[in-house]
Amino acid sequence: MDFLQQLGPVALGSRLRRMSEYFTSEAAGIYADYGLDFQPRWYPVFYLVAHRPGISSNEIADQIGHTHASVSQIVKELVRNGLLAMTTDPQDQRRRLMTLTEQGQAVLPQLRAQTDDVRRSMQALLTEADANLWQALDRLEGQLQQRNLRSRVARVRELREQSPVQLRDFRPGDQPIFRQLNEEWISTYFTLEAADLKALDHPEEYILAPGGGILLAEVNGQVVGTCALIKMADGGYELAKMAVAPAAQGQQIGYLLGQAAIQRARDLGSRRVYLESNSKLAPALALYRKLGFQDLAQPLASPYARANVQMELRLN
Amino acid sequence: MDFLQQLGPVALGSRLRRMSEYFTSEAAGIYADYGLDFQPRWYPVFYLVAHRPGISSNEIADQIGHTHASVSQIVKELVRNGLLAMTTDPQDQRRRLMTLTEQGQAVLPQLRAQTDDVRRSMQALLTEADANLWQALDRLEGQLQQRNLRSRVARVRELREQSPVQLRDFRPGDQPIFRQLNEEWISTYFTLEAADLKALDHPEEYILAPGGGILLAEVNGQVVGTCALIKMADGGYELAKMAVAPAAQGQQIGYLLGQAAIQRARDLGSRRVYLESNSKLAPALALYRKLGFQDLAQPLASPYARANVQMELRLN
DNA sequence: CGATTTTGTGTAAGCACTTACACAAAAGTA
DNA sequence: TACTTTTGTGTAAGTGCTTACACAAAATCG
Repeated sequence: MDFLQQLGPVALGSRLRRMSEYFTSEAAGIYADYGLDFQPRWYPVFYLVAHRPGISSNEIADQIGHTHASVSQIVKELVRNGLLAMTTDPQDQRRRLMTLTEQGQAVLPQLRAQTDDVRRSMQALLTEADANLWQALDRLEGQLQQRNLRSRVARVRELREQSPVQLRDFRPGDQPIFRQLNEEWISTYFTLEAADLKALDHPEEYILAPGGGILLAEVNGQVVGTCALIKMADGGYELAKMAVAPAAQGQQIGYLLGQAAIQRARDLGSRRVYLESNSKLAPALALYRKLGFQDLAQPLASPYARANVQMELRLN
Repeated sequence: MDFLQQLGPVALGSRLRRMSEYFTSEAAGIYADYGLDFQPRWYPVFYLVAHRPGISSNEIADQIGHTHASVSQIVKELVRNGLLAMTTDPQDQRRRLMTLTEQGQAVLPQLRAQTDDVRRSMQALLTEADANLWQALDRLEGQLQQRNLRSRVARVRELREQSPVQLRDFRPGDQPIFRQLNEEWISTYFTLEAADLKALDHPEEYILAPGGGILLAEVNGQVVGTCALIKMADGGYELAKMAVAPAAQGQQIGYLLGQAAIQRARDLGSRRVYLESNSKLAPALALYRKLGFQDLAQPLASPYARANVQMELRLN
């Protein structure tokens, strides 16, 4: 379930559904406890008819927010169980008017007592949980009414696609540019080491195959930035090979790559992202801090001579 | 939908279900927008297999919180659509191991881009709505895990039933005690008026038939308190005929009756409860204030000579 | 080591709704 | 007045899960 914390609509939908099922089944149990031969789904219809005798099918559907088909089915069951009576409206032969039968009237006080107990419990529950679920749902519904999720996503997509900077995964053939961009900056400050060459010359073998990932940033179809996630022995990921072409700097490309990499690590089920850097690289360190990384107290062993700063970011 | 604000588990369950359906249908639309021939329900399974190739059916079910039956069905569809491949574990012939097909691998980057856009939208949505739905659900689940709704309701019921004071609806035959209790206090402070006699002698005709209600409080099977809701022309209710036997006073009976009456008014779909009283009756006025009633600025016409205080309570 | 229990998976049917379709009664229109 | 459209309701089938049942492979046990 962990990896679904991503808050996709599917995940949220699924969770709401399960919650809904929980309440439905609890409701059934509660009715049983009160010795009522009464289906939870009847409740809204029955209650509405009790309070507004002579109401029609369609009105009920409107009021309780179901479709008329649903109401039609529930009414059928209620009639079959002798709780509801249905008559045709003499003024309008299409309309069916509902009233409680005597048996229905007899059930009402019990239902009221039960409803009252349940209401109290629910109120206590929600107060206790300090979970203003009802209000949260209200707000969410309000927002969605103003603009639905689909068009919200469409807007986000448009923004992403209009952006001059496009992120994508490493594809076969990207190795030369991947190497070039990294070699460029490393050799500016340091000298290439053996560990560098292994990863830069054979990224698919040393980074992707063990379960890592490489993200590239493109501007006008030109790769101008790279960033890799290397799987670590403890299940975490190391953020490495972060490089942005000098000409493309100042466009937040490093930040975008970093964010995407962190999200990818989350997707891959990791709880932490680790990285190594050097105190000489002030702008890089500032970027890592902005991404949420914090200095690591106890240093780990590193294959890189230039690594004198270690940071990590804990996820969730 | 109004009258369902009562927060019964049915109402909440129903609402969660509708929300869930909304997200599911939006998700379907979003997939369509991205040109993906992909069912929303596949998402958790597909994504999990993408990140943990070689995972088995049961493990998937555990991880995503569905039943194995559900996973089995989804996997069947994914295989039929060429996105997933299934092999039998050579070590354990019962287990089916899942991997993405090439076609599945090809879909992955598109799915990733889409997921990312959706995630951003959802985050923005929830932030914007300031609706911490996810957290609210967490808390609620936590509370329910500690003690389920059913037993919570059982406890509330027990408390109610153990209480010496029992509330119930007016039944045929209650008229004499209803009249007696009211006559008792009225004649202590005032004199009975014509309007009193009508309602006290024929409560079913003047109170119940027009759509009102009468609640009685019993102690040891003895009716010791009364309270009525009288339907007003504007759709509101008047709280009236509130009487508690002198011997039974000091047990919060008036408060319990008042609360129950207010709740009943709410159930009946009213947005306000009105009442009339007299400034001489300090304890009664204090009770009404405790129940949430507020003095009415503009006086209404009243059939009662003794009415010199008018209050109302707005619901919701 | 055969018998029993457990585990992993699949299939069928159910649930509480929905959408899609059907059809007659009422309302609007020419 | 005959017509088309709209409205109110009912039925069938679909949805995305669930529970219930079935069955073979593996694990456990006397």
